[in-house]
This record gives sequence, structure tokens and C-alpha cells, in this order.
Amino acid sequence: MAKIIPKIDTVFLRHGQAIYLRHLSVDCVIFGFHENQLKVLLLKWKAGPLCLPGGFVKKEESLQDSATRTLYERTALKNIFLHQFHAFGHPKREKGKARDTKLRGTWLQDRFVTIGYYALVDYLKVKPHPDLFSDECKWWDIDSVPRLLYDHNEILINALEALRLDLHYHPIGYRLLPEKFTMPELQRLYETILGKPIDRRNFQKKILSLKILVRLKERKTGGAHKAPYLYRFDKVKYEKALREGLAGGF
Amino acid sequence: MAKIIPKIDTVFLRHGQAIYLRHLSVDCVIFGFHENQLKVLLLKWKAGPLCLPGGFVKKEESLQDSATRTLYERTALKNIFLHQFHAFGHPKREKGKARDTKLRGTWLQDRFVTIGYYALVDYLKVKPHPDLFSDECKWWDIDSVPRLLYDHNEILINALEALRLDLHYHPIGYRLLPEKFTMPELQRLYETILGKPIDRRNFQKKILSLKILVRLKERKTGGAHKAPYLYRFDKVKYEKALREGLAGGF
DNA sequence: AATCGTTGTGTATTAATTACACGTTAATAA
DNA sequence: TTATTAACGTGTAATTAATACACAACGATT
Repeated sequence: MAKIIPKIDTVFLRHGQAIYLRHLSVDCVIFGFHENQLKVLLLKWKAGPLCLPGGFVKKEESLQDSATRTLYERTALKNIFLHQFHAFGHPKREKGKARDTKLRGTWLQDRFVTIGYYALVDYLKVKPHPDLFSDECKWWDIDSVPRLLYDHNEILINALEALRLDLHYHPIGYRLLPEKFTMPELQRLYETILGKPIDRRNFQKKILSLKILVRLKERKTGGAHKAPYLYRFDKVKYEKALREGLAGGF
Repeated sequence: MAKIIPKIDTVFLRHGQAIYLRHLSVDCVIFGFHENQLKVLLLKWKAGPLCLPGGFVKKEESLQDSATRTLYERTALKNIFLHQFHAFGHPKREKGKARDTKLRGTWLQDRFVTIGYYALVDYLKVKPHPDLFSDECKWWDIDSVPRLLYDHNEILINALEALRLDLHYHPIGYRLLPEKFTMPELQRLYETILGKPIDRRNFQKKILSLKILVRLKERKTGGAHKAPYLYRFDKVKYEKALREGLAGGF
């Protein structure tokens, strides 16, 4: 986190340390899925580089709450799947920060250890909006993310690896897809996260064997070819699977 | 971390904030294995409760280095498998700290977020020794650990769960056993970590199929019954497995 | 020399994963 | 209207991995 623009919020710059824990931030890797692409929500600092949406930890706030708050401020969503995956604390992780004259003399110039969280959100329900210090907040395809601020590329890669592992234990799709979705869409999601192709028939066999999907009568029309069925998650069975972990799992 | 006894180190109490990052600590869950028991190294504060060995993060030190240093101070071991598993940051995690009069007015009374690391060490190579603030540092059987300071029981449980998961991807045994060991010993280790019995023949079949073990000509004599063969890890193949992950894994 | 309990080893059964092919259908183009 | 196209829906065989299970060999102890 951090790289602050002058005048925007002198209260924040000068008195932040009264509200927030020093040396500590959270950064959120917010994943979405749209048009067969895994996406990530990035902020652009005014006249600065892209970065992950992040925030600071209030003195009486848990790390999880801090991440939840950050997420809400960026996406206006509540009740989101948020998972802590790693703490980043290399003393040199914030390269170039010392040169940022706006920070000189403020609490933000200190070294920060950041706690990484990843979030899974329904792309269509998100209306991204920037914060005070940024002029842009938008989705990026996961494989065309440019150079980010500080070590944020590394954080992003770590988040993706964590997501990849968690995929084996949690029915992740529930969080990343709209309520109704087709089997090919779900498969693309898995393929994108795992970064490898999966056999269509075997995928269907396995995902259905988990018994957390319900096939609807409807089909998704409009595509150029045969209309696929729509599915939704069986909420009760989904919750159960979440608690117990997906035994066989992907 | 923290619960400091008076007079021991007033420099530390009064000037620690000049050396260390505030609000931040590391705690180490140090696992060992001996006599068919998974063990954990715990400190006992003078006239206080048991706790995990922990430390603070120097201003120019990485989290990993901080944990490594803490570990070295407790076990005198270097080059140890150390793995970050979770950050604990609930604002109320340090219950009873406010009542600790020795801390009043010092930087240690602040709320601390702690980064949890677990370590795997060779029990026989460790000579545990306490720090300035403790009068005891010793091994405890994992399933007879009493109530610990603050949320350290929770941290320990988390570490064990992380270890259990990592077991599927890393040949953990290499770090927890002496150079030469028997197949039954290795099996006990796996059974202890996983918390369930494993069929002797299937275990041997599977672990040997990983091709990271070498059977020696020697046998371990002295036991009351048939002498088992000794094995050691094939270092080259072990390193390779570590890099690539144990495909099938346990 | 007999006993005891652990070690070493192999095979049959079941379950999971992988590989693979053809008929059906909605949209589009001819 | 019809033909074309490309994705969809479905099932089975082959392979691989996991599980269940039993008996002979041996070192120490008596």
C-alpha cells in the first residue's frame, strides 16, 4: 500500500498514525471471472503506477475486518469470500518509496508489512470505484497485468497460487460465477485458474459427482451453436462441502 | 509474544521500539519428533504461563529472518525448514495483557499482530535453551500441550493443520528425522501428523514409489524384535521433489 | 530351544483417473 | 428452406492409484 498524492488528505497523511497501526497494511487481490477470463481489480494512482487495492488496519480492527472494509470500499460488496494467504515483509519490498517526496515526514514513509488477502467476487455485481487517491479502478485480464507498484506483482502471483491450491478443497465457482451458469463456463473457470486444459467429459463427470450442482430446465440461448443447460449451486450441499472440504476435490 | 518480567531488561522494555517494528511479532511453532511422538518446543515465562517462542522484527529485517533468528536463539540450529503459515491479528488476541503491570507504559503494551511460522527440526540435534525472560524451554508432546499464553493454542493448532496440508506436497520427514531412520519410524511420523493409522504395507509401497528414499545395508539392532532396515533420503531426488511438489503425495 | 512381537514382502479388489467418439442441436449462411 | 458449422450431451474401455488383507523370517528374550 501507499504512495499518496499531496493535498488530497492531509488529515490522513498527518494523523493516520492516530487511527491506524503503523507498519501494517492489507492488500486485496480481487478476482472476478468474465467472458472466459480470470480478472483482477487494480487501482491506478493519479500520475502513478497500477497497484492492488489495499488499506490500513485500524487500531481496534482485525486484519480480516480491515480487508473486508477495503473490499467494500472498492466494490460495494458485502459477504464476500476473503482469504488470507500470506504476509509480505521484506524490508526492501517498497522500492522507490523513499523517493516519494509527498510521503516525507509522514507515517506512510515507514516500512510496511502487508497482509495479503484474496477475494472472489461476482464480476457482474461489482461496480468498481476508485478511492480518494486513485483515478481509476478497473478489471484486468489476469495474464495481461502490467508491472505493478512495489512487490504487488509478486503478491498477485502468490494469490493465484493460493487460489489454485484452495480450488482443490473449496467449490470456488460459487463465488466467481453468477447464479446461473453453464458447464462450459464453469470448466473455463477451472481451466483458467489451474492454467491447463481439462477434458470436457471428465470434468463434467467429476464436478457432478460432488453433488453440489443442480441442472435447470433452462438452456442458455444466444450462442452460435447448440444451447447448453444452465446450472446453479445447491446451497445446502455447497455449505456442507465447504465445511468438510471437497474430499476428492479438483 | 510478550509478557515481560521486570528489571530483566529495561533497555529492551524502554527502547525496544527503536530497534523493532511496533505492533509486529513472529511466533514459531517448532516441531520435533522423538520416541514416536510429535513434539513442540515451548517456553515458560518466569512465574508465568507457557508460550510459543517468539520474537520481534528488527527495523531492517525480513519476517523470515526474524523467525530464523528467533529459532536460532532457541535451538542453536541453522538452515532449518521454516514456513510462514498465517498472520494472527485479532485486536483481542492478547487477553490479559492489559493487566500486566510490568508492561505499562512500554511499547510492548500495544496490540501486536503476529506472523506464525512453523519449523521442522531434528529433535536430537536440538539443545533447547530459554531466553532472558524465561526459565524453561522444553519439548512437549503435541497432544498434551496445556493452556498457553494468549491465543498460542490456536496458533499451534493452525500450524499443525498447515503442516498436515504441506505433508502432501513436501517430503517433510527429511527435516524431522535423523539422517538414518527406519520405515516404521517414518510411518509413525506420518501417522502422528495426519492423526490416523496407515496400513504398513501400503505406506511402504507409496513412500518408496516417490523414489526419494535409499535403503541402507544396515539394520537397526537393539529393539526387542526383528531388526528393521535403515533408510536415508536421497538428497538429489529430495531436492527435486521439493521443487516440483510430490505429485501423488500423501 | 521355544516364544514373542515386529519386520519384510505380494496379490487381489475396488475406486479413481484418463483417454477417447458419435449423435444432437441452435444459429448462421447459402 | 436447407445445408453447414461448431459446440453440446452422453458413455465405455483402459489405465492407474488406493485399499484390504496374510504369512514367513527374524532378533531378542526366556
